[in-house]
Amino acid sequence: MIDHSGEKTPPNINERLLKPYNCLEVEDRIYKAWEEGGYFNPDVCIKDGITDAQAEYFSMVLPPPNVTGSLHMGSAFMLAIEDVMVRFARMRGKRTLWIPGTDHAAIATQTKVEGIIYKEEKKRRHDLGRQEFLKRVETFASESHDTIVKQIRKMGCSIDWSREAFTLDEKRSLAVKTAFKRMYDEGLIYRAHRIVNWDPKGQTTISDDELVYKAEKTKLYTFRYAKNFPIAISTTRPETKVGDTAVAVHPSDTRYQKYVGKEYDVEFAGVSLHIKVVADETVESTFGTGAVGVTPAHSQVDWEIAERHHLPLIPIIDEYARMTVANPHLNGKKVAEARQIVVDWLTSQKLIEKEEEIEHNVATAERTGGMVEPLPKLQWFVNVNAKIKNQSERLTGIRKGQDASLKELMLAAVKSGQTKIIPDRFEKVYFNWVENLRDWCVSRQIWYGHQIPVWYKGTETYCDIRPPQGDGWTQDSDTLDTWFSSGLWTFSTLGWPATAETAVAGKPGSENDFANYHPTIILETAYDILFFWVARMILMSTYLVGDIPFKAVYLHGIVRDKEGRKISKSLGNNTDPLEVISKYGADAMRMSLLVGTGPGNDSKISEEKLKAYKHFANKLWNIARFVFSNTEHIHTDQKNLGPEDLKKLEQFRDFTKETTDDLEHYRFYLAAEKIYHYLWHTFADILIEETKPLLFGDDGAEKISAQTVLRIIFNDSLKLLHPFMPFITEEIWSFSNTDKSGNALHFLMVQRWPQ
RNA sequence: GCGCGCUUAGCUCAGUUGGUAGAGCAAUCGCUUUACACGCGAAAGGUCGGGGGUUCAAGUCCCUCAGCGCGCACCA
Repeated sequence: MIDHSGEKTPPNINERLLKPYNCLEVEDRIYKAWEEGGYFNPDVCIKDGITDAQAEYFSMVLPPPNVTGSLHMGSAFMLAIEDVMVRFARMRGKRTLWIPGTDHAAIATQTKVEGIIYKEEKKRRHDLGRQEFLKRVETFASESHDTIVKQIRKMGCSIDWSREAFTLDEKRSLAVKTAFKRMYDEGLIYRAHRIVNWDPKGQTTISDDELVYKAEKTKLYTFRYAKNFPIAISTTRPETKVGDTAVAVHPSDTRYQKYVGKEYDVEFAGVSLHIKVVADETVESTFGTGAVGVTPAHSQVDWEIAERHHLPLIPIIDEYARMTVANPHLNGKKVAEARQIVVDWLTSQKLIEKEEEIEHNVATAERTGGMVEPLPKLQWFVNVNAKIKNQSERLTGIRKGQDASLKELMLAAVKSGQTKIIPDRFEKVYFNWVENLRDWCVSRQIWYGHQIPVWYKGTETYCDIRPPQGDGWTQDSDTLDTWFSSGLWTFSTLGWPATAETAVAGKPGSENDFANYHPTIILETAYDILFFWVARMILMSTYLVGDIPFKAVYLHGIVRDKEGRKISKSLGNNTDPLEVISKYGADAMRMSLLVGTGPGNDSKISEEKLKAYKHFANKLWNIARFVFSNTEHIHTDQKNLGPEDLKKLEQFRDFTKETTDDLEHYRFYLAAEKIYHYLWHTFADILIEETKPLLFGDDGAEKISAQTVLRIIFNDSLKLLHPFMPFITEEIWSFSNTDKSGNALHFLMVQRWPQ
């Protein structure tokens, strides 16, 4: 089945091995053969008697790549690690399932397509309308999908394509709606007027985690609203002061105690303000003048102060980051212009007491790069602090019937050890994030994504999986944060909600996936999406299915360029994995990404490393040529081994154990290097060299023994190397394990891992 | 401000539980030796960031200092 050359004559081992190794031809041919063999699908493995139906399971979801274009080296790194895990598990006889899929990546994809349309047609999404715009996005997404899927195949991933999913397909939509309704009915999802992070460039809200803070030098102005105002305040944003309704000071600040509770009317930059002086614990008396101008409508902390002191709020900035104030000189101006106008006014009035350069962090939107404005808006939130009754017995940290918040569920999953994070230092990072988590704003004003399953008619609100009966209902136009749908990924890909309750464990077939493969064994992903994704999956899974989503999380680092910089489009330093593969082969690329790259550590790609493992592939090819041409009629029977060779075999068994142990403990980076080192510097340099005199000599028994040990060790070495370099090992394997017409008897990928 | 990571051969980096340092590339010398010049053999190269401690023994554990990087918070 491996040989698809179409020739009727059996291929002569030496003939094919005598040609140099052609990774491109071999890799494409082998992947095709694997797919036709069907063993990426555990059901087929069971059906063909390769895997025991009762065997322990290994399941993992592919972190769905965003359909925003193509894969980068980071994705290639991820795919390499994951395929090693999967192939190792499969060879150990486990029922092994790896589920592919892609992520619609709402904001990222929409932003990308908006950019393309604007560049090519000078049109914005509103010029096209929701329907036409979505059509464009879907076309783009589908093209990206095809590219990505092709890349995953090129990498050699042994993933079950028959179960491929998409975060925005019909089944996942049902999962999203079901999840939303459950949370809505239980009061965990609510709609409220709050200060949110508004991205004027992307015209949407974003969550706290989608903020990127950039350090910037800016001026800190110290001034009074008016000459007769008793307290001077400091701010970096004078333009927002036209929205102030209070000045806050620390309660124990003796300088200002006499003013607390007093109210003042002032004319500030052409706007009438009514300012109350309040005392609040959160004010730092050592910063600036120790007094804060409170702008409740445009600052999260000020909003909170305003709530505590029942202060009114005055919105003065709109969705386009323009001023909306009574003063016609300011009205309609962008915030930056408004700042200058206010500063000029302050200067002319001689109200400025101090101007100093300070460095502070400016919030920008992760995807669009735009400056984020805190604005008061009516949005949907997930309440992470509300207590709900835990219905499950499967959570170690929390009893059935016990009240727990989503936050507590998230903490318990990891604190109890039910879910382990590798490397464990990230557990601390995780706890810190969860403990400080605020309600999650899940509504977005973009068009691409899951529309919120809520309908309005007058003052009525309706939430369900299906639209309400009757006329006059309008669906909420917002869509959900993309991480809401990816948070469901570990079980939405296994059939939840349709079959979760009806699935039968032990019965093969995708309709029973939830019973057979959940919780997944491991989740492998980059550490930079620990909060975005890993934490959200734990939230969704513990709440919705009452179980952890995975038993372990393996976090890999970021692949950087030669200079150690993050890969980014603006730097133009992204290397296309397909280009690398066509130059060095997928096997060599996998090895160079894997060797020496431990969990949680960043790595660099280098031409030298790629070259080194391409050389290794060639070396292996030559080893195979030597072994096969010198052991042609050998049966691998241990009885033929003399005492010296038995000792060599024993040493190899020790090495096998060590490698197995490394892989079981996720030390892929070590295992890869060791097997490389073993094959080259022990097997080739020592074993082969030592046996050469015997192989070319006459002694029958010793010669047979030498031939036999070479063959046994080489065959098993191929198995050990297979997870790392699947293509070349499979190709070499096929030479020695073929039937009379040259077809491979069994794929190496389903051989049993050596003991 | 809090936390984390890194600092090992000229360069890029490994070093899993503490037992007198490894890889790739580069550089030196010698080999067209019948598996492989994408190779083979040989030699060379490191006070494992500084200081202190624990230990029979530390790159590996503890303390401390320095440089670089990252995350979180603050960001009036």
